[in-house]
Amino acid sequence: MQHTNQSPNQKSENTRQRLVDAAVSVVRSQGVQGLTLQSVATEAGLSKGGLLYHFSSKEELVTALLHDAMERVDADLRKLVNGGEKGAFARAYVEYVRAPEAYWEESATSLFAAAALEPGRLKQVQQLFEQWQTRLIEDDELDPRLALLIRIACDGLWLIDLFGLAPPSDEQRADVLDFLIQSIELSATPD
Amino acid sequence: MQHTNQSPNQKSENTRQRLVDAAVSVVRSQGVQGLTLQSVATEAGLSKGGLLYHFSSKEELVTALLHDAMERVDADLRKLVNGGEKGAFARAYVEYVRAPEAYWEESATSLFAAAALEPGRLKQVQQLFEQWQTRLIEDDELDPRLALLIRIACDGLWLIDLFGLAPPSDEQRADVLDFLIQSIELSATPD
DNA sequence: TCGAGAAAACCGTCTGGACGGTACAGTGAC
DNA sequence: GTCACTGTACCGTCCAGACGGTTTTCTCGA
Repeated sequence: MQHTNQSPNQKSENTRQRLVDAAVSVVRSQGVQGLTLQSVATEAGLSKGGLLYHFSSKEELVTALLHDAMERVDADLRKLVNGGEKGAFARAYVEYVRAPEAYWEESATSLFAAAALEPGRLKQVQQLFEQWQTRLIEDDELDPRLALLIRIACDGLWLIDLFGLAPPSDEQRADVLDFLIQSIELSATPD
Repeated sequence: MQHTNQSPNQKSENTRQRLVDAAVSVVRSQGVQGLTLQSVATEAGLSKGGLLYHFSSKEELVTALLHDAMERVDADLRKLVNGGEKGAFARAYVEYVRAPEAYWEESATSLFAAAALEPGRLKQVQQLFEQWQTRLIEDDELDPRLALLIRIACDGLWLIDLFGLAPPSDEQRADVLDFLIQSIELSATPD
């Protein structure tokens, strides 16, 4: 029964993750202003010194926050892609924003926090969005206008959720997403 | 040529506006973190004391920021509505996000700043968005799914711009907006 | 298998600086 | 004399980060 560790730090990784989760939680409950080293440490059940042992600065913490979040989203999106059919990625993109809760609240929150703390930090995220857009428009062989529409509509939806800008009801949300899925089917099916 | 003042304070109003503009400018260049009383005052060419003469607290400033911005957007939207035909408001909503610059960068920035500083402050804005959504869906007599799609797509577009999340090219933007306009025409015309 | 030492993980405190806000005396224009 | 400021001095608070110290865990040789 050999454990799969040659990596030195098992506990360390757990704690790091706990800290990142705590940071997200803090932003959600107290806003970006409330994101202090102390509040994050307390939320994670650590002292401030303990936090700084893992992240040697606040910037490092926020960077990790963003990186973790976006990696998770990218991975989740990949999981949702079924095979290589036409419109597979577009369908995944739509399905990802279907559930009104849980989906990527965390990532949205992280992105928001990072953007608020320093506007220049979003470059990696921008690249990710560019990749997604390219894949939607070029790889999926959909009508490019439809592909872009899907992208901005889905992004609109989760951003609306993030800010709470009068998010549509569950029913409305389901309707409009079904509508998008139907449009993909129509566009992807060779008449 | 009578000037339209019976109000006591002409200069005062100008300066208030200058301060609000300065605040937006600061957020854009330095992020929400950079939004301090001192930086806003300096940007506006005032002393900190001068700022506090007009806005007795930072909270008041941010509230004014948000209020001004959203009022301007609402007014601009009204201007864009042509008559009372079917889909008139939807068309206005689309046209409002057409120009890649200038449109409501300011408002988006203000909204962003307000959201970052204190998440609870967006209630008035939420009401405004609810009104718009209601008007889009109920008053315009469009297919409600289309109306909601237009809403989330347009909101998605300016939010993407705000965060710089790989905004589409001018051409792509024009294409997709034209597409939306066409869809409105189709839905609004009693075939 | 035991124990000693090293490294990792973490605590609590301190400091220097920035920020919001107050108070107030002064200035110039109208 | 009032309005619209300037400028300075100051207070209390908060925060990022540094630092010294402590506990826990791992390592490795005898």
